[in-house]
Amino acid sequence: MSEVKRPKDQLKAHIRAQNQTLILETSERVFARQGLAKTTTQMIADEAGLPKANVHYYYRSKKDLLEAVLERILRLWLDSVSEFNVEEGPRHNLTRYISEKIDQSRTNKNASKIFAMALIGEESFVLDYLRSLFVTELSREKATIQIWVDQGLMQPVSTEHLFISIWAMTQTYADFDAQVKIMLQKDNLEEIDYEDAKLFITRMVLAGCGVTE
Amino acid sequence: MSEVKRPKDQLKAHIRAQNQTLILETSERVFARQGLAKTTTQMIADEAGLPKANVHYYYRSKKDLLEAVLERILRLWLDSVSEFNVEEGPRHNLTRYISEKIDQSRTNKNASKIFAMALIGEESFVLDYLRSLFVTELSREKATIQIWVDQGLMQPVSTEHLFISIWAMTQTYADFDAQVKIMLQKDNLEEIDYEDAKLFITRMVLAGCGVTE
DNA sequence: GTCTATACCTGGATAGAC
DNA sequence: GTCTATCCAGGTATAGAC
Repeated sequence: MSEVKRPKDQLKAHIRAQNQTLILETSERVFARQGLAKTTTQMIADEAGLPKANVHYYYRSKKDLLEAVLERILRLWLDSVSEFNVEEGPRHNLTRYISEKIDQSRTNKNASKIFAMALIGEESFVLDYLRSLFVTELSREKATIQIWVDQGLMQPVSTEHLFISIWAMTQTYADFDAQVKIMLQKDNLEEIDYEDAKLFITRMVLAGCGVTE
Repeated sequence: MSEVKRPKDQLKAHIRAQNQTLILETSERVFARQGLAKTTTQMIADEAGLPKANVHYYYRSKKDLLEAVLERILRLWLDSVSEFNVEEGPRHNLTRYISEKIDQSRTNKNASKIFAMALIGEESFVLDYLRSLFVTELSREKATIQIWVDQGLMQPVSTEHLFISIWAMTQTYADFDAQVKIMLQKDNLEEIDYEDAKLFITRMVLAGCGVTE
């Protein structure tokens, strides 16, 4: 009722925020490790050092919790990749975009896997999110690429298939890292492997798009 | 005990083979649709028109059943893609390889999804299979590509990253078809979409590898 | 080889004391 | 806000009649 928060309310709000963050971060790890369906609220509670009922206090159902985790991931996802900057031209932009996507795969492997699992399982929450996102985002990228094509800086390409390919190639190093490790015959992926991936993918994309500048 | 099968044994063997096939084909659909963990033996039994106990009679546990499904998929997987033919050169071989992989994604979408789900979940069965496969397969492809490089038909590339990229790009049209549909703003992927994908991916790969012939 | 009935267990979710 | 105890649904797997 009161407009001004009293100390007690602030304390409560603090505890709430702290616990929610703990639960979300723990969930992200467990979901990524165990898979969405195999994960139990008990596992999350144990790993967070909380009783199970406590988890259900903050997130009524497992579905609610998963959606909160997904929302957190998707927001972070967007913030960590730069938008295209027309003036800098295709070479610079595409190179940076690929580099940032690979870095994202590396530093947020769990997030990437959860996203992939939700997508393959066609979780409506994620599909709705993508639908609302793509209409705005993609049309802008499309316009930018058209400008570069008109300027003769690159050849005309299908923006849709270009992005589908870039996402597929960069995310595979996070989502299917088990396969990548087997291919490279390594127990763990290192800095050099990610750099090799960047170089290879960038080379293919730039050559495939006929980027001149 | 007897070396020669009697009619009754043959009949039994027939029934067994027929039921196993029915169960495996049904499982493939259900696993792909519901996800590995969410799928219950009850669902499979219902969709196959069999009592649940019957499913457990042929496949003692759900794990056994999943492994049988995976084995079936992986065998089919290998058979449907041609090996490289040195004499025909890189352009022809890579173009065909990509085309066949896309066709595979299209005609065996369920198989591809199950494989992807097992891989992302790091199912040891699949990892072991890949490990034993890659050592033999990849080294041969690597040798072939080296020959083409020596002949000046293409530039030197990392065979590992090349295959990782091709697999990622082609499989994404099966595994993450929900995302692709949103991107292309279509309710269903058609012939033309797969052909566009083939053209785009082939163009990138050939250009990226500097294929001349 | 088939199928009903059931044992046994695990998981999600909540009531209610603190 | 915390946590113990518990309910109940649904899952795997099998025993045993046919």
